[in-house]
Amino acid sequence: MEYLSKDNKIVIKGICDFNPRHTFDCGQCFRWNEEPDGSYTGVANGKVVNVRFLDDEIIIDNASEEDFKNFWHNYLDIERDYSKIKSLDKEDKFLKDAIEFGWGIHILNQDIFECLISFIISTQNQIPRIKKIVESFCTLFGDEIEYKGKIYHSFPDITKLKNVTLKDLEPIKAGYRSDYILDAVSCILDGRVDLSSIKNLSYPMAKAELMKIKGVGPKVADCVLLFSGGKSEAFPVDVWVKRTMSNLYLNDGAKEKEIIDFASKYFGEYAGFYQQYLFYYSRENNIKF
DNA sequence: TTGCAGGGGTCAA
DNA sequence: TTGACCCCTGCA
Repeated sequence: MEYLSKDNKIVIKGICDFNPRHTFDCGQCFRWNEEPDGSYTGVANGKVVNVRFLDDEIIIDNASEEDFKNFWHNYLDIERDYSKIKSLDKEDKFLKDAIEFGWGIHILNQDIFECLISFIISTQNQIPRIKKIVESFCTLFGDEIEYKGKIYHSFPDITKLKNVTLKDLEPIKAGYRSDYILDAVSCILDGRVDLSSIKNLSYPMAKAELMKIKGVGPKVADCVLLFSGGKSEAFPVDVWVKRTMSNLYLNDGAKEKEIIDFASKYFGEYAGFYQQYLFYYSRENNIKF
């Protein structure tokens, strides 16, 4: 990978497989928004950047070389060779179509606390509303960041939430999920759940650790592990994936465990990546079988 | 205008 | 295994 750094901008060259829309709108993250020119502006790690893909270059605006090396490089999963994942040796038309449709999806390496709270908010909820709730959460508790004359807000550090009550959370209108947010915060602050250990734990251990938190079931845990815990084998089963997997590979009443077991055998160590292609393809095309 | 179903699930009984 | 759950949106 070759890159250039100038005028607070990073230009990464020779990239053929990155698509901002598919990456930022495939449902793995909630704080990126499309600009009229097709680029995406988002907040992560307390910084606001704008990401654009042109020809074979990724252009990150408002990032220093330090920021890039220390954060964005890993966050955007720049180094991974996605062609290997895409060339799964299967005669599987639906999967091939899904992978082709979602070309250029990168699975981001997000902050685990942000990811956890975001996916707790995502339960029984729709993406536009999830984004709205996460945004007002950040507006309430995060720090202001200015970019191109506009004010953005960082995702709050957990220390800022130490004394937060249910009443404080009312304005974000998360409903019954507010209780879960508070449980997550207190579990982490008093050490019952150790987020910093997740990356080093095995996948089953890490999942069990996260599920100690109220409001974190198997689906939310798998999302957190896949999108911020470095567990590419995590296979989140939501209504879309359940429908798709049941109809394509199993049978109508297939249970979640059955689906996960099958996915692990069929897709292997990158099961979660294929989950994302299947989810995005089914949802975007409203394929309900 | 009002009413109702359902949404990238999870909890508790 | 099942109903309830906060709140919003889309659609009759």
